[in-house]
Amino acid sequence: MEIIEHLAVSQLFKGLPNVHLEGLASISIKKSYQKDESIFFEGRESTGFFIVISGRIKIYKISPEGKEQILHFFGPGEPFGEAPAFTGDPFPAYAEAIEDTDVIFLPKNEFVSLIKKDPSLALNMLVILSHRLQKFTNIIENLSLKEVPGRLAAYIIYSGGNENDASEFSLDISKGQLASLLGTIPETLSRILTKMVKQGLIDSDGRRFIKILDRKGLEELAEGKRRLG
Amino acid sequence: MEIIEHLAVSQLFKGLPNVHLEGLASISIKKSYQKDESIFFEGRESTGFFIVISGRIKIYKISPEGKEQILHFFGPGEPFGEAPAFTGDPFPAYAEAIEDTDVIFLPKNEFVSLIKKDPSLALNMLVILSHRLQKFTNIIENLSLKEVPGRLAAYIIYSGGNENDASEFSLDISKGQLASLLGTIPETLSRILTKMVKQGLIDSDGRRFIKILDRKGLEELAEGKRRLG
DNA sequence: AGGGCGATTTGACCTAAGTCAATGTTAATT
DNA sequence: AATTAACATTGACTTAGGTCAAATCGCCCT
Repeated sequence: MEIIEHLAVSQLFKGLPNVHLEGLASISIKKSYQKDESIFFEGRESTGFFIVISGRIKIYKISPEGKEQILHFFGPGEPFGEAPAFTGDPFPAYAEAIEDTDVIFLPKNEFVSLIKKDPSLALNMLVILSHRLQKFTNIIENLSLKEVPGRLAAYIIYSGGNENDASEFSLDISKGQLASLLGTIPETLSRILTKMVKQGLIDSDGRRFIKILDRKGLEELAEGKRRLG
Repeated sequence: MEIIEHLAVSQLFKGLPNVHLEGLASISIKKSYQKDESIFFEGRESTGFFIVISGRIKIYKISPEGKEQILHFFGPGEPFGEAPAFTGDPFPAYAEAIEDTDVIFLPKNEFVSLIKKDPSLALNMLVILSHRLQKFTNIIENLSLKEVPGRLAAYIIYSGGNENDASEFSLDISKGQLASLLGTIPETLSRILTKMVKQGLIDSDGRRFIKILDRKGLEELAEGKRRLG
């Protein structure tokens, strides 16, 4: 598949006329990363940004003690690392492939030139960045205003989709990664999952399968209106 | 002072040619809020966004138990509430004047039409949104990877400016607000300030005056390389 | 000066969640 | 099937920081 086709189906550039896509394709570089390979480092100068073609990556920070806080997972069609391209600041976090992953790399200077020539390229970008901001607002709320059971409940409800009472799903990340996404550690996550099962809120096979048994209970937990004993 | 002059010196629109400023001014509405008055509510439909002319406002979330997490303070020239104008989502947080404040209100639909006609308006916006994202990344890092003394140390260093060893300054917000900004409560903040003074990291008059005595020590605290006993 | 009110501080206490260490489990490889 | 390594769970313990309640301080008013 050609780069231009990947661009055409990306979040950022879908719907753009062909002239624009061609311009973008002409500055695009395809790169591949293996599972667990680093894509960029916190503090490193940004030279451009990325769009996932296939595979998945995570964006995360690390404390001096080694605790990891995951900020995002991104998959096919999603851009990442765009903000530093506009602020000129260094990357504020790490990026790493969590599967074998192909990406398109868009060099910052060339991209900024394009966008200045054709500012309409900026419109989708505004929407994407705005969505990211909304998402961060949520993360901050969760971290500072909810306890871990509440965060987990919110995650489960979100992952289970908004259907009726009996939705089930499979985690698409390891429990360790989930713990990091929720701003906690695997031990704590494990204990809370156990409690949720005991209280009949969810069912689980001890691995990645989770079935929501009591959606209302989870919602109360997520809203801080209930505790997990 | 005319609205157009305020627009011309705002972060978002400074440097724009007069034609654009006039277009913006023609859709702008001036509004005034008293200290402690609400500007918008979480969950409320966004009908537009704001630029501070004078005074100051805060953006914050509230937990069911009433704990408040401040996300931003904004002052003259700074825009707020822009993201929902592009995502179409409701406001994700509350906004409230912390002083008597004048703002410019830009109705969403009119603004989006303008920006579509003249996408070059979008460029500054990209930069602003990108900066906000970077800032949120920091907040998340602080909340999940640093303890409260580390967050406070980071705040003090930042507020003290990057000068030599002996900088002093005055908090521009109350300690209660500072606690909320740091994701904690006034009692905890108070205890930590006391400890910092006792350990010779800072000096304080018990009110808003703070003098940095040991910048290196504060930095170590902020980086998690030192604890506060 | 004295009253009053909010903001701040201090103390005693409690609890969520982290640490450390041991034990199970699962999956991957030979 | 046996071996290993990564992942996950469990238990005992510690601790940062929150809660609640009681001073205390600072400041604005008469």
